[in-house]
Amino acid sequence: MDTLFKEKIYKLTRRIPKGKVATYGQLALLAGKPKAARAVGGFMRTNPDAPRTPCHRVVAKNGALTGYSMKKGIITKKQILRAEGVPFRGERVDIKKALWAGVI
DNA sequence: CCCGTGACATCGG
DNA sequence: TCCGATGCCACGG
Repeated sequence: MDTLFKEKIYKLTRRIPKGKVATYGQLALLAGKPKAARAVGGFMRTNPDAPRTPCHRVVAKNGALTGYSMKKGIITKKQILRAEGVPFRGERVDIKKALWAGVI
């Protein structure tokens, strides 16, 4: 069911270890819908699980920090990730090194 | 039930 | 590297 899909996304997001990040597409893939990356972003946006789900550890595949409440929130998101030890390359996350291994 | 929207991903220039 | 266009999906009104 799609509801399950949504729930998987939240669960996966919670499993992302500190200092690492996952991409929307990756979460969608792990949840069983490789092409639902867009929908994943939608879940974070409506995100009823705000405190439980570290959506700040979810970034675009190219490492760009998108969303997080508002455009202003991007700044906060960046600060948090940097504080967690996520390598940055300019305004984007060094996805190459910070990408979560996935299922452990 | 149909339509519009959006925190994505990918390709081409 | 940056910009624009296209495809995919689930949600809410």
